[in-house]
Amino acid sequence: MLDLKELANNFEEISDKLKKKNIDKTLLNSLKELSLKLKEEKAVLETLQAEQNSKSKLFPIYKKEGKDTDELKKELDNNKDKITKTLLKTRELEERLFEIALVIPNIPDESVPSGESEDDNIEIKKILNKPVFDFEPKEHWDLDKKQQWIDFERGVKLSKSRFSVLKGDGAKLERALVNYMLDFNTQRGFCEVSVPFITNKESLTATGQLPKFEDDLFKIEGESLYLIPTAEVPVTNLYRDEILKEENLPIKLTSHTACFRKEAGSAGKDTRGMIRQHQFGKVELVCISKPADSEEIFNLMVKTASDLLSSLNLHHRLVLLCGGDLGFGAAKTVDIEVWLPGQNRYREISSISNTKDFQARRAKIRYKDGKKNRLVHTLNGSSLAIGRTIIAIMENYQQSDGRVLIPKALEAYIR
RNA sequence: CGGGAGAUGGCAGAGCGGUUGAAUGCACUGGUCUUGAAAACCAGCGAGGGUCAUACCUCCGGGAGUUCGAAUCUCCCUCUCCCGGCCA
Repeated sequence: MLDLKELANNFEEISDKLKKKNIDKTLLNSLKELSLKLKEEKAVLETLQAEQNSKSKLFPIYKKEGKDTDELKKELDNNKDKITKTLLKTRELEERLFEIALVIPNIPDESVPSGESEDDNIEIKKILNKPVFDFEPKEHWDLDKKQQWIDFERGVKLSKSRFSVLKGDGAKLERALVNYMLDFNTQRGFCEVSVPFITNKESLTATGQLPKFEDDLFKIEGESLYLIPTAEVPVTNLYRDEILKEENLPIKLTSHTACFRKEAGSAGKDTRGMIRQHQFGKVELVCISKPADSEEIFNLMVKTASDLLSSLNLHHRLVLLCGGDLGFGAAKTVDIEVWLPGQNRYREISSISNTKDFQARRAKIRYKDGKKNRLVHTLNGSSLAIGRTIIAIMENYQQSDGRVLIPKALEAYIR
């Protein structure tokens, strides 16, 4: 959520910055007007409440003195009506205010390039080299005809399209990757946590998936619970409504979860293969830091995910997202795209974001800075999406006879 | 899913419908004492809003109500704990 005080004070600056995200200035303006109006109305309300409070305290005094309280009571009854009316007004304003405030995205960081779509993203650097093949490399679904790791048909039978089943060495590879990634991250100082795959509305609102993106979530019928679209939701919400000790920051966590997405807006996209599924495994990094440290932590997270790919000897590149391609809560995002020789293109395998205080304000995650409570910065990033890593291994480690080798780093993890 | 108990500040735990945002203990912070530490003693110590700073307002699981006045009374919901059933 935006800092409404900031919005009122630096309206032009903030609305300029939000142009990168195509936010209507009139919407921002109504938000500003509402917050000012609410402040005004609240002042009226509080004056009335103060009067009610102080005069109510006269009752025991009057009684002790044997004075008549009828006049006082009449006055206060009257005042109470006013309070009720004003209270209703402020509540209505508040409701309208939050309705808007909760669907306005984060302000892009200074370093974010302007642009409309992924075509305007900026490649930061390439890491390692593309593998060289003396034959035509195949895509993962072709390779799977020999490997028989992925059972697409039966996944559909069990659930629906965009579900699949891993079996044999495919299933083992998935398990090996999870362990390998968690171990890798633990060695880099991230603490492993295991969290619920179902969270409530409050949690999803705090991290920004709700109210705006309800259509992308699987909801549990009859409950206000949802399947998580990413571990970012439960792991960040671990600290919702908490005031952290300064000396415990930064908090660095890693977690493996299944992720569930309806993929509502991507009909027809990536329908072939295992690139885009309703359920996929992911090992996530989540950090909570003091504002001054978040840029450094961000770079550390990018480095961790990139090194992980390098340790599997997979060529990839880092891409800085432009304003138009930035997610709802992110102030800054670096995507890591792995090279897929079969598809002959780079595909996103990790996305690392600094949301700064955007989620922290919604989630009320603060830390004690001396005497004052200040909002923390929250960051999240994948390291990595498991399914896409399997695809990357298949396509990059394929042999001319259609077999797929296992990366050296994983040998100890597959038995 | 059935029966019972409960929900108060970081934790523990008081709290007759009226100067109670809340006793007390622990923890924590500052000070005195000490070569230093411990102990002892003194002081401070919930959150959000508001203000230059005060005032002031809101919050005792959440919501609705009674009242001039609610942490305290009524109703609904949620959650937790204990007993039983079911079950990884």
